Amino acid sequence: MSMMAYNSALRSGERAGERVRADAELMPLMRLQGRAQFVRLGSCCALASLGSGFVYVVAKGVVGIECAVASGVRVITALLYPGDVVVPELQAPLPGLALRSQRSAEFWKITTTAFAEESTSDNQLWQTIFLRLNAQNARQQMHVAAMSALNSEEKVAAFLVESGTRLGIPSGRSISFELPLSRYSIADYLSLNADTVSRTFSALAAAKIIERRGRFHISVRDWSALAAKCPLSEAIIRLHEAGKPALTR
Amino acid sequence: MSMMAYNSALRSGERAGERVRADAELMPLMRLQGRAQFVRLGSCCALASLGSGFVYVVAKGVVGIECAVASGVRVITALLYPGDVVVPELQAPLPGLALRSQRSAEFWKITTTAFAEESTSDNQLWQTIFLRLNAQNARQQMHVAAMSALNSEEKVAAFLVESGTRLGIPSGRSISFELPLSRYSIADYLSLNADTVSRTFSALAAAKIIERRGRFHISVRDWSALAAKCPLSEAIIRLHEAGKPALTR
DNA sequence: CGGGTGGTTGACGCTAGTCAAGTAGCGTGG
DNA sequence: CCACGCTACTTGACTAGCGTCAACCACCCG
Repeated sequence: MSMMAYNSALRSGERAGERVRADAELMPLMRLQGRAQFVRLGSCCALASLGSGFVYVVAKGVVGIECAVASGVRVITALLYPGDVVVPELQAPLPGLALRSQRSAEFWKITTTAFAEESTSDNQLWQTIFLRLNAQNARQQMHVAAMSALNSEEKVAAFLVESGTRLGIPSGRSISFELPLSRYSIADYLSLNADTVSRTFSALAAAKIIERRGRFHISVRDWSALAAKCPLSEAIIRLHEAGKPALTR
Repeated sequence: MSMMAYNSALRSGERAGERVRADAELMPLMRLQGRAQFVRLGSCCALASLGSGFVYVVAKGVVGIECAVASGVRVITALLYPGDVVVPELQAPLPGLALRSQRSAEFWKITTTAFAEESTSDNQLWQTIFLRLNAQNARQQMHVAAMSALNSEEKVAAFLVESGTRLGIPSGRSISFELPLSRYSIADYLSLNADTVSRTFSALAAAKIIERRGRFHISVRDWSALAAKCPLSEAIIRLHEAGKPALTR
């Protein structure tokens, strides 16, 4: 049943490129899918109060882990991509922890016991999960470095480099992709203000480095100029390119 | 041999309280110690170019993972405590990655192959390492939230709450401890300026919340007032109190 | 006891946040 | 299918918090 749901989800995928990638990412985790409940999040939906006793695997889309530090102050501490594993019990005890996707996303929701059964019986799967968690750790580390050392323009460039590396599709001389987050969410992810993010986008557009069509569509016209805007670009590209294919081989 | 070194290291520990704690933290990892090379870092020493092919376990002290984002810009992305495991291959590809301790610290350096042998043959050990890495992940997550949402005063309070929870020893009405980092390193950890950190310390001292004796010694005279300065205090205390004893049971 | 480094403190400037007004994309209903 | 309205986004003017720079101080070493 869940297999059917998964296949139909694949059929409804927006682009062939993305479809194949997500698929490859999930291959080593397929065992888990049979034990999973299928959860679909529409645009801008939150999966709050992550029931403990469950493990979540991202199947499709880009998902933010967010928390509410004070009233009105939201922080997106990390972005999750297909194949990422979330164990609520092992997260930091932050108030209002939730998973949220701006665009649509899909999860597998698995009971902790089923998860433990499958992973202990299959050493390969266990290895995959272990590497996955470490990759998420490395991304957190990168994000701390970016948030600490970069100014607003560099942060926005870092985000575009990350998104472009993950989601970008070459079209002509440009690299195009759909932004996985709204301006406000980008701001929460970069610890900036939405106004500042907007201003920086406008500046990049004025410099002919990016082009905007609609709210979510971005074309990077000059990738090397974008990468040059941020001292961590090289590291980010390595992290996000290496993070994906490492698991499919 | 390494056992003797370890025991003598324990004997030279500064305080009984810390000694016991560190010991308890390391118990589940004892198997690894027999295969380890013992590395001692003096004050303000760096362990750069972490040879790949090795795994490091923190045995004593507090250690920062630092990187150099641009020339002259150093970031400490995380603090490591006894029992924490560092696998250089699984870190983010950041330039100039190194481990540094301000005060003295000790490591076990283990070849990856020996580490794999021990951990695959002992399920208990493997579980411990898995939980350890997850705890480090949760701390990174907390740190992202803190760096994103807090202002300078709140950040410094967060740091003192973290250090106090980890290292603090009640003495009379106060809680005293040695700061594990210099002002400059605290600044790099909190993504602040050393001047700003110093100013904030002075403000807390003027408000009679803390008392300073020497450069590294801190007494928190009013713990609840300190905790009230930062909206994440409760979460930080839970994270750092829970992170430790969970492994000793 | 003196030099040096690390820490403290003040004055000033810049970056990014705040507030407010205006615009445009996108979904809804006619 | 088009018009309308809501909300997200954009953009400008202003402000505040933190970084920068410079001078001074104090701890710690020899």
